[in-house]
Amino acid sequence: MATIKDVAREAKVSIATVSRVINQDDKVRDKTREHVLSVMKSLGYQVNVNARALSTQKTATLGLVVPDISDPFFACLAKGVDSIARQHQSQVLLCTAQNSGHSEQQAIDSLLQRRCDGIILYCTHLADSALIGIVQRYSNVVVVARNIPEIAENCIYLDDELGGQLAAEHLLTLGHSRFASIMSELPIQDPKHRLSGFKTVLYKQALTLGEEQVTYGTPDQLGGELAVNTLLKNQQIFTALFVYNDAMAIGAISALEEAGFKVPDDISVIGFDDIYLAHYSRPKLTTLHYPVEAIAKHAALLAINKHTQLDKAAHSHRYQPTLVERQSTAFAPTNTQKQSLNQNQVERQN
Amino acid sequence: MATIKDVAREAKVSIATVSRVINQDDKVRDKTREHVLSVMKSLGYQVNVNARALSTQKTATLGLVVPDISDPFFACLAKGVDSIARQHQSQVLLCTAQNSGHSEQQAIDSLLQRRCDGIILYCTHLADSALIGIVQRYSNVVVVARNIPEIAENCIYLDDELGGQLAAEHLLTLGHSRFASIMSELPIQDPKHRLSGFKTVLYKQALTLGEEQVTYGTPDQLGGELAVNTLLKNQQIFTALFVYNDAMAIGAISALEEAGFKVPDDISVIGFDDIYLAHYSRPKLTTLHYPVEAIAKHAALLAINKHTQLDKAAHSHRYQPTLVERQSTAFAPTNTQKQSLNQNQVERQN
DNA sequence: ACAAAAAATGTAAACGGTTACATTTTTTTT
DNA sequence: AAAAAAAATGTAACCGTTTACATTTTTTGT
Repeated sequence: MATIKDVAREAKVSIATVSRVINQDDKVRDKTREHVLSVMKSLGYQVNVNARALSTQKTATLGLVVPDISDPFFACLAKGVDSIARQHQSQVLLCTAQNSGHSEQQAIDSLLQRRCDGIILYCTHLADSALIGIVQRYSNVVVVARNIPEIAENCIYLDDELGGQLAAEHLLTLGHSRFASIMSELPIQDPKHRLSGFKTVLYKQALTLGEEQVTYGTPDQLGGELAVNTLLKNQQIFTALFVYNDAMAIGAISALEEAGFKVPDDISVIGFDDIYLAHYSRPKLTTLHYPVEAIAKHAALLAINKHTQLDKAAHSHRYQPTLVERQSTAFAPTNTQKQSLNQNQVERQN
Repeated sequence: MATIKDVAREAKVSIATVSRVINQDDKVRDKTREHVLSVMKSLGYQVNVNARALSTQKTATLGLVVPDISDPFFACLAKGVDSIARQHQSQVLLCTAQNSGHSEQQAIDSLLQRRCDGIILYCTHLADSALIGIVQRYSNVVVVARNIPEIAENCIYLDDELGGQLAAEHLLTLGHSRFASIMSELPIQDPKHRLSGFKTVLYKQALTLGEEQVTYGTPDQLGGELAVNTLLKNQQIFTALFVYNDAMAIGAISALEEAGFKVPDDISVIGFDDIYLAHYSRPKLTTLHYPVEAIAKHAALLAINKHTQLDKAAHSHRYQPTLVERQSTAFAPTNTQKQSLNQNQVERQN
């Protein structure tokens, strides 16, 4: 591939002049510029940005670590980061970290080694302590979806507790009184906070959600299906189900219908995230909207130290979920119905 | 950030020795290695791969251009590329090309400038001639989902024509005789090939699909909805609908149900791609499976010139779609039903 | 037409690595 | 214990840019 030297030789000028043409420096005579430009074109010259990065100490690259890019939630995150990247003439370097702390660490190392201008992390396995160490040493790293006090300035996250509260309030408004929940089994804080918010509201109404009414699974469709089956096998009785995310909720609905329940007539299901899946599925999912793209953009700006562009007043580091009512939640079935429902449920176990 | 020089100075050895430690060269005494390693650790040293790339002429980077990463089809593509990348200790540099030829060209330039070891392109706007020029100059570029004879060696694509044929055969088997189709309006070959395959099979049975029975739209849910509405407004009568992709198909089903038709009882709908959406939607979509992850992997291997790893005999550059029967297609309604259906349809227009 | 000022161009030293080759140190052989 | 062989380490050139500074060319003013 042609280098700046090749162009300089061919154009009979110094490499400094070529460099000036590349970088649109105006201290080049028009005639010279045109000549150099034409040589570049004929040689198919493309500047080597790695070499440039060496001398300028800027890579025009934003690093992103996510568990799985084929998960629409993370695809959305990537889209948000990408949009900020292109606004700054940068590209996104994508690392997927196969759900293990080790590969998360590896991914981070490799982004550091590439000297990304900023790094955005969505880690599900790495411990707080590890992230603290990283952020303290490399200040251009931003952690998404975690709230770690020691590095609060570099954390952007959702108020998961509030999400749980909103879900509970919605279901209470619909007259439900028997609940169950399905949460992610991953070792992160989100499920705990969501559940805790949910319980808080229930307790205020003297309602409860016991250990046996909560099941855990992988945060995908299959995890949701299996979790519902566990719930049913344990003869849990409920008319409202709060699920960790939309993918699991869709799985849960599948399994419920398989088991003979109608959603939302017999059982209301509420998801979390509001990925576009929520819209595609039937019934359309009632869920909590997670402003993931906004969070991604904020994180990206913060990572490249351009947060001055943000309206600081308008955006704290904590974002709020909002309830989106669709078709998977409805008024609690009347008592008679509930009776027969429970009957049905018990029968199925025999 | 610490450099190799800092480590060398601190460890009181030459940079060559440090380099050897970094690269696991065995010509270093254990004692020295350990000492250097500990200095690297205490300095938080991370090798600068841009500098390395300069001297080795390898970047351990795979470039990928897609229209939109939040589209699950492309997210899957990215996943396939990523899996090959990690197998080769590489990373994926992701470029999204906002649906314009200009930004596609920009994306490609920027990947060339980063000296990616390989580049995988899914372009929906760039003309064949542009791609030919690029591939001929830069041989590590692979074009996905297009079949351009001049650069056949660098193209990996699906047999779209076959997909159309399989769709038609399936619908014929179910006894349908009145068809319509919704295709993508993008200026690429796929929709043409799919439609052409579909028509071919119909013609063999002396059946037809006229211009007015085909509508075009953006290849997403909304495009599908609008297209169905156009079809209905034009009083088209059909019991089977062949749709460009799954997202459009889901939109189409929405609109059909909105208009009072049952899928698949009144109208069968068949999609294309078999993204996991097809599974989530209700009714689950009958569709043509697009082995996108396999194609992505093949393309990635080809791009980094490791196609020797592939079983050449087993994988030509043309892949075949396969029919996946789910719940959105069924036997054609009987005549009486069809009559009343048409009645219904006509009434709705008044 | 000439000197001075301004503009354009060139030179060379970074940037942070790798690596062929030279040199030094250690180990083995006798 | 000295010489030879092997192993470890160091030196310096190179990868392709950018950029401060030096030099040359062009323009301006008289």
